[in-house]
Amino acid sequence: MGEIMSLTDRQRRILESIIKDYVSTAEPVGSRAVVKKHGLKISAATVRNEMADLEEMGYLEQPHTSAGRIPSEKGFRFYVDFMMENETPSDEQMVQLHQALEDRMEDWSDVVQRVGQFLSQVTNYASFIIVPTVKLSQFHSLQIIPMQEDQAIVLVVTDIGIILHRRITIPLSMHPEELKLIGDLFNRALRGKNLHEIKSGDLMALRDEIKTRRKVIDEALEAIDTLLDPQEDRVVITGALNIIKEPEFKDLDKLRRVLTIFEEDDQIKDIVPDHIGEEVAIRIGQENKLEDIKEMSLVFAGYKTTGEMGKMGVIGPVRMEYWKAAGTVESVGLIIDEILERRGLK
Amino acid sequence: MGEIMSLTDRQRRILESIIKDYVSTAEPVGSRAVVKKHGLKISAATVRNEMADLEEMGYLEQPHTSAGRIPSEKGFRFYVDFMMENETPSDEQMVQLHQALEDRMEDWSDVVQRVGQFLSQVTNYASFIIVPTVKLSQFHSLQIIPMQEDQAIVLVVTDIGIILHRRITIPLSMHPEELKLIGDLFNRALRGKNLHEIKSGDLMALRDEIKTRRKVIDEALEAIDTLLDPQEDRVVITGALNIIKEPEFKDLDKLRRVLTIFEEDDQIKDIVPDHIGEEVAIRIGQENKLEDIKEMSLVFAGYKTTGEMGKMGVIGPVRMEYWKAAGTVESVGLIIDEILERRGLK
DNA sequence: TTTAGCACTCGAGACGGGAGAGTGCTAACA
DNA sequence: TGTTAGCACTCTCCCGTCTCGAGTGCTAAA
Repeated sequence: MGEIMSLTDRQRRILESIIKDYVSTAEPVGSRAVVKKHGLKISAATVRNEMADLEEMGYLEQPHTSAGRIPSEKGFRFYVDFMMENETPSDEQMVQLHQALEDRMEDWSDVVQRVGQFLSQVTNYASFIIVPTVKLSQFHSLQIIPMQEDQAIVLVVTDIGIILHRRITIPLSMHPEELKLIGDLFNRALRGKNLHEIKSGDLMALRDEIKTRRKVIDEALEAIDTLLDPQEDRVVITGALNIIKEPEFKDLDKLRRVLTIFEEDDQIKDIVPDHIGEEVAIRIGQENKLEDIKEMSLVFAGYKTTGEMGKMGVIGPVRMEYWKAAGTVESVGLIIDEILERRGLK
Repeated sequence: MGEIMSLTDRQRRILESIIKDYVSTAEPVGSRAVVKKHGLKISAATVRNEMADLEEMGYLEQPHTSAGRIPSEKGFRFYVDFMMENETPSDEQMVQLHQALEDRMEDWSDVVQRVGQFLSQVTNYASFIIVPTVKLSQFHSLQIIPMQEDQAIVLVVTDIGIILHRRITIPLSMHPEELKLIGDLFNRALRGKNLHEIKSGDLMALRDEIKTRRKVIDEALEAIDTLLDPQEDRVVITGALNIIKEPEFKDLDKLRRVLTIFEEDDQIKDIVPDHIGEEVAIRIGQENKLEDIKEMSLVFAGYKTTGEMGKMGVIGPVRMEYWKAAGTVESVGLIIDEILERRGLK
């Protein structure tokens, strides 16, 4: 890591200039362009020398002899680690997001949807949000609501207000009062238990304990059982089509390869590292483990909900506006925390 | 409509041959190809004459002088109307779908997801399903479930077992029994009412009628009110990326234009005609009203749920396997009916 | 150490010619 | 009269060649 010192101030400025230019134009940057755009008081020839040095050190690359230079992944990494300042969304954008969320606070999946849209619209890259299933919340109460004829609904409420429901069949003869009694039975037995504890043992115990009205109880038990089945984490992907704007994917095959990543939710789950913190992290190109996205970059962060860790971020080309992506992910992280806080889900 | 008779049997066979060939290869079809593939016992020269006639009548087009012919939209229309036989999915495919749905029957949004996947996977085009909001179902019952401290959940159950919920704040002092009383009050007042009726008048009447415990009732009323807010129809799009396989979209700009249709759910709603029946309908290219999809074709059908009409279908290039698309949409329609029937939602 | 000058390299795009596929037309044939 | 073989014609696609220009690396002077 002595590398930090190994770049002179001038070299850093040149590197930055090339990165900014290349990110916005997607074209190799020549020595003339560097002096022009970045009003340095040195000549093109000097820049050329520095650029040759930077290339030798691995921070720049040359697509072919007579082209300008483009930043290497190592160059981006250096910039991200030691030079970059996050660019947070504008105030208007933040206000807009807050407003969009204000009405819809109640519906969590709607919130996720909108946050995803925000991420992808502000950054112009594809965004993903992985919502973990609530495994560890507590059982709060259960109700059995009779419907027409032989139908009833089993409702399980968790302590944080999540509601799971499933319909069951009951004997035609059964009286609502009886259902209520059975519900109370469950409530007494299960209140305050962890949902996964319930799944593992208590249901069976309960079944043995109660001998009457076996059929309804069996059905209710089975309903609860399936309700507690480990569900897949939900993945919401937004703005996947943003990447077709990027010139690096003008090649249709490449484009197709990348887009198929977004078709399968599971792929996204595999792409993001398992154990992550709440601070923004960046994976550039080859740094990614999976072959499929070695030509893409990832900017992501975790967010804490009930026990589990959620993940969200953006996926874009290596030639990415990391500063904006990182700033946006950072801001969104704060907002998510705020929302969860307000709903008492932390 | 005298047109039906105006094509000789041989001309029809040639038209069909060209359509089949063109749909699978995306290349103009020459006279030689027609004789070869479709083992007719006539010579290429004869076919050429017939093709010239078919072109004059508008069923075929020639991209340029020295190329083969491709079917015009009128040609496709003729084929679809008077010659086509639907090709339903294979038995294995149907069995697979049934199995995939078997476990997940309970979760409607999961069912929709899987059906959409089926549509797009079998046809290899993009699929859409528009799920109407349930406006007209009846109020069944309401429960107020106390949570920790000053929180409670208002639960509205409709007669077809749809559950809407929302959290409200209650006075700390309030006793669960009291909540139950309030709940019963609502139940007596509202049971059997149409939800949109409730929205329009009964809530206000109820509010006046009850003078005690005003705050909770107000909150509950407001919760119900927002729950009954007209929600947007839900749109599920699957397999949008299928279209990047189609050679007609090798042009990036064209591709982008088409893909953006799928980004906005509202666009899809506008694309599909408002009043449709349960039988499969087809819109070919220019027949579509909206500019954006005049280079695409639509194969769709309606399905009846509670009162409202849902819509689903596939979107693909004009050069589409209409027979397969129509057969698949048809089969899926039957399956949806079956599911809704079984859930008592018809 | 920096800069100006200059020959060199390489890709992008224009140009042109040849091959091939498919046609329309004409004349012979059943 | 409908069908077929033959043939000249047309147009696209592909491939090689050429030129242009941007950008470089190197050398020599400041």
